[in-house]
Amino acid sequence: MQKTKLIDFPAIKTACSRCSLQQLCLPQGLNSADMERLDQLVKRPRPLHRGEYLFCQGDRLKSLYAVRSGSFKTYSLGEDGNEKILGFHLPGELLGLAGLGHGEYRAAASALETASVCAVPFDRLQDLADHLPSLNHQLHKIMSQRISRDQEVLLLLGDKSAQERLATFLLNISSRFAERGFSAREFNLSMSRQDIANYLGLTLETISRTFSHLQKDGALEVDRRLIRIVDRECLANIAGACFTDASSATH
Amino acid sequence: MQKTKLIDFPAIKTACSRCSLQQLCLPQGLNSADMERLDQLVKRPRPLHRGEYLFCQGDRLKSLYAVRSGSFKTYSLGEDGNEKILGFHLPGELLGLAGLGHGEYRAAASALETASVCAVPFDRLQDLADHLPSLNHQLHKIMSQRISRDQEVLLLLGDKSAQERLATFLLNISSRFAERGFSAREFNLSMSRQDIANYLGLTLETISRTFSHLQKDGALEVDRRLIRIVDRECLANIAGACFTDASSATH
DNA sequence: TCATTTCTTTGATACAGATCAAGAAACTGC
DNA sequence: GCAGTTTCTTGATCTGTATCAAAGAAATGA
Repeated sequence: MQKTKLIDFPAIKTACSRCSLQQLCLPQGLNSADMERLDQLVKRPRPLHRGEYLFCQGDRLKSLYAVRSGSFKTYSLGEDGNEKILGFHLPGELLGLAGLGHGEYRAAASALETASVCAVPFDRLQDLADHLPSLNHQLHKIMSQRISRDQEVLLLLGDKSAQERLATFLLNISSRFAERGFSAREFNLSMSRQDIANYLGLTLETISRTFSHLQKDGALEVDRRLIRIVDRECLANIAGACFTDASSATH
Repeated sequence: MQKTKLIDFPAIKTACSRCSLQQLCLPQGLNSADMERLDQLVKRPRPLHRGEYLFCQGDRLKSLYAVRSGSFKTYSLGEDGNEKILGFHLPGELLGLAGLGHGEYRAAASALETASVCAVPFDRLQDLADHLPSLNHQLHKIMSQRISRDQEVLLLLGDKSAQERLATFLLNISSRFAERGFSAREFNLSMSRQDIANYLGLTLETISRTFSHLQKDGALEVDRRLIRIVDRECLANIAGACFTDASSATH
């Protein structure tokens, strides 16, 4: 029985030890002196365990974070105490962007499993970006990608059925795994049914039922949090027009 | 009978003739030479009429736009042809941000009524921002505010009832009017019931019913698209914890 | 090891909002 | 002004998901 947690994959360390640098620099290709300067900014705080906070809603903005291993959820909590999950963050992805304009974090981030991050002090990043246009453009790019990704979620929550939402969610997660060099076909979800339900605007019972249903239809094999995508075609049809990227990396 | 369209308010021209400059520079206070350079970038295309496109999904990114008068909706369309409205844009607000990271517009923008914009050529803005840290920081700020605003909408669509959604929507619109110097208490909606429904993930019938209901409860007076907020307190209670800004500007 | 807690599945029932339908009111162009 | 179209309101019915309930499976901790 496969009990592998994300963090146990050996490829993680290779893929993500310099993940914040990759995120910020890869496309523009800073020269090595500039890379060096950026590298010096990056801190590696101790790993966090499941449920621990990376930051809380309203904390003063200190750093942007890039996930090195494990995964996080970000959520905002209304004063009635209940949380609304805004997103899940896999290795290589950035946390804290929404705070840039406000000087404080707009949501809380907590680890879904044992997880580690790179921290990039915000003010020093900003200073550096002022002198490195390519870094700066990359920042713009990342932020606007975030905007359009959030807008895709709006699309999702707009008027889609439970099946469409879950199928879209799974394909999304799958392709994010694939981007980082993991299997797009089989993976462990690090979040609970409750978390998925919250994120998709449904209840955990509906998520559970929908998993069962997708399994009965032969699109998935579900063993608790281990998901195997059996019929990607079928899943994509159910998801609707949202996802068409083949992500044929099914190693 | 009040038939005034937004564009007829005399205050609009005063408030918005330099709106893109206000948006980009006000908080940081560029010096007048820098303001001058930015001002030279700004173009004023001819006004658009209801239903005309400012840009389409997939168009190459040329400019960022700031709404001068009138209003716009941005929407993305699935290949099944049906559109999903991502947002409404009132005078002073920016359009096209989500395209920054992609080189093309991520959604279409069309005028809800006769409307005009300022256009800021994107590449030249980027050049200028490279040399003006304060402008650059302002761009960062605007983008991250957009991210957190989109996330608020996620919150809204997550698990709120029709009443909560509509009340939140109206308070949101109201406070955006107030920011621009218009009445927060009484205003004309420039979008149809169908557009509101689409945006809020409901049907137009539900929107219509909910308007009637809010009116019966004494929170609103509704005369087709003219809305008067009678009991802001009540509306805020219905909206839930989402909106607490008093916006006491009820002139 | 067992007891406790957390997570997940499945079933029965209720309800908010969707859908179908029809008519009223306002706007359009001639 | 008048026909035609679009937008809005209201009613009747249907349905997908929430809610309530219970029990099984896995993780946790002593």
